[in-house]
Amino acid sequence: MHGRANLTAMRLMDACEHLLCEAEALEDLTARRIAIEANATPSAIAYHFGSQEELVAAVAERVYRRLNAERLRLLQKAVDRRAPHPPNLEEVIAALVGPSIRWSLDPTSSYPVLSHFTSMAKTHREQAPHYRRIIDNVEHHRAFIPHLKRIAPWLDEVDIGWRLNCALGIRSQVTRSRSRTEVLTNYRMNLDDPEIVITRMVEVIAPMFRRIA
Amino acid sequence: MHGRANLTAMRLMDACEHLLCEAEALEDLTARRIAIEANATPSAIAYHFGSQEELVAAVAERVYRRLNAERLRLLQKAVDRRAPHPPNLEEVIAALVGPSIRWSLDPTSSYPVLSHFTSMAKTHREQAPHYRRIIDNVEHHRAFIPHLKRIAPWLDEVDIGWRLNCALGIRSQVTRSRSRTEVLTNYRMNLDDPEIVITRMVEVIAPMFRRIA
DNA sequence: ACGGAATTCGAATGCCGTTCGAAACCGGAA
DNA sequence: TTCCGGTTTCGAACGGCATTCGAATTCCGT
Repeated sequence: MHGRANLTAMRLMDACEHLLCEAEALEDLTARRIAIEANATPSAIAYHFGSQEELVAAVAERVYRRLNAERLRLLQKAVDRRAPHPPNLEEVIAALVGPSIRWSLDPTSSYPVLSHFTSMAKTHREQAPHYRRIIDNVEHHRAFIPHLKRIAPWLDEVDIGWRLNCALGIRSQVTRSRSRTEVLTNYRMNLDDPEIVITRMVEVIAPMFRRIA
Repeated sequence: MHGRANLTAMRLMDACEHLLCEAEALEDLTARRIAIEANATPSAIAYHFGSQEELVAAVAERVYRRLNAERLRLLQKAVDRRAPHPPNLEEVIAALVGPSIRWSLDPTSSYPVLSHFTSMAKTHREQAPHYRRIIDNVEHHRAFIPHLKRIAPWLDEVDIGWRLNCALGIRSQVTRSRSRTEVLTNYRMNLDDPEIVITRMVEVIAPMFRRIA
């Protein structure tokens, strides 16, 4: 059947997700280890997913869907709270970057899957196009554009998208280059409390969308 | 001697740098290929550098040094132009992000070495601390802090460092997630002209350092 | 020209992802 | 119950990888 609804296929995905979360380095993730954790053999990976890389892609897509659902839920909440007026800028930004920040600081979350996955796209040539399709799936990001446009109507859509992209870059820097962030802020910012970090990020991102003086 | 001044050691570094620039994926970089390109054998890598990973680290450090020299040169130029007054904010930001942008768009530059190197830190467990020391070497970034503090004296050093870190995140997003940037801006921004991109980045980063209205 | 250190080499080792044919399993038809 | 086709699992390969190590070679001061 080569399907993914199979029981062992599910166990392989769970094992892969778990190992990706525990692993401090990508070299700790091997087909044999995944198979052992799932009570299966390496061949099962090839049978059900085609290759180890495709298994990882399937797992990453699953985690991405959870994160995006959370993001869009918060966006909707921000919109509903002020409807029919434009939503609050700070709340929209918090909806954009908040889930990533909270997940990255929650040791029980599957956020490591995503950060490992993006660096995997640079490692494997064959699956790179497929990987990039998942990483660059910005449909859920584009959902923010119309609402930001209502907040900052003096910016055109390109400007909005560009600022959105910059906000995502800041998000990545904070979630993925923690040690660099620590050093630059002289270890004097509390980077363990997600709400503090989100507030600090909003403080920096919001001015991008304000009318210039 | 196990030194790095050796001729073959130099040839190995050059070959490694060249392959890292050409390679579209990290799996294209193998010890055997490096050795062949340098007219040597894989064992030579172990002899001169200890391992392939350490060779890559040495190469990355060399490229980093070039980039940082360029950055600090531009910073100094910005400072000198306005001395004894504080330098121009836009010019300082351009000195910070400009070299990365120009290199990343210049096909003859060694910028791919750096982007590959950072994703390598996530792949290898053993060398991760050593890799991170190179990546997190922010001494050259800290050189920007006192000048930014003169420009925005109402921000304390933590605020400055935090905004510097955010600016670097935007830089990484633009240089390393080009396709995402393209999609979010509807392919309507010219991302091939470094000067246009730098102007757009300054436009977004500068407000972070302006006094809130 | 010699001798010891520095360097290069090539074979061997163990791990990796993947392939493939054979075995096992399963559910419906006889 | 017996049989049978398709589905799934398994284990033994295969080639490629980085690395190790002892032997061979080169280099250089004496």
